Amino acid sequence: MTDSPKGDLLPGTLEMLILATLRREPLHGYAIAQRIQRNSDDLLRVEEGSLYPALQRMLIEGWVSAEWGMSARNRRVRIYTLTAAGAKQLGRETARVGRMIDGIARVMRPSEA
Amino acid sequence: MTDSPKGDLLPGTLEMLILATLRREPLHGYAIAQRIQRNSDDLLRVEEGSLYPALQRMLIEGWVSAEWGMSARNRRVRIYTLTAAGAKQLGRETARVGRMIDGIARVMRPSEA
DNA sequence: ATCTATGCATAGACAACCTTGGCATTCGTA
DNA sequence: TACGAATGCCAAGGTTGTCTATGCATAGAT
Repeated sequence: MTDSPKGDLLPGTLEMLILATLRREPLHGYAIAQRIQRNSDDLLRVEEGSLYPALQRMLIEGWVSAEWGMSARNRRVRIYTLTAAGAKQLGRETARVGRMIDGIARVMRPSEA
Repeated sequence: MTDSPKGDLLPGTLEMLILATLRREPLHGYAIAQRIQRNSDDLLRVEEGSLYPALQRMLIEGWVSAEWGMSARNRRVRIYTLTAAGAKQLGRETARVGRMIDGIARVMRPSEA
């Protein structure tokens, strides 16, 4: 992957991004990372060493389920599906992060401070 | 302080918020935390155990300078001032966080995913 | 044959935040 | 005059979450 545009994430937003990415359709891990990178227009990038541990945590929490399958490229893949609990969690996290970003915006605007 | 509305921050944004808060005028630590909480309409809250270590780091980096003084309530306080390097850093951080929030928004919007 | 992309996953390092606790002073109030 | 609440600074330790580095394996292209 040579180099890449470089762009980590804001800690505390990864699981929300994964859940949001799984809203439309189940995806395997590798594809999730690519979607996030592509959908963010290369602004965000998810490292595999962050992605898979996050998926493990979310499996344990019951926010996603997983099953083995085959990718379009004929490779063995683990496909993750958003659960009802995961959808609920997505709502909570979206609200939480939204509040924080709202708060950040208020502190940052020049009229304040 | 009884209870409080509860609301931590998005990790990776604290120093930016402090720098932004010092744009207008020098402030002492305790006042910085209160400003952020008040200016964010109680959406954000800075714990003292996060604030002071952050100020130490920023002193070392040269983004703020500090001197002892007296508060309006006649108390011994350490007053922090934004340096030129700090202003530059504020610009960089603002851009970085802005990009990430932009990226998050793109991933989260229903048309994507 | 070898390289690149695809794909899953773990271990360890590291940064940054929070919790807890400690210390000291001022001011209001009972 | 004693006491609590608010103001103020700071350190130690734990937790969490990310990244880096590494390992393994296979498909497809050159």
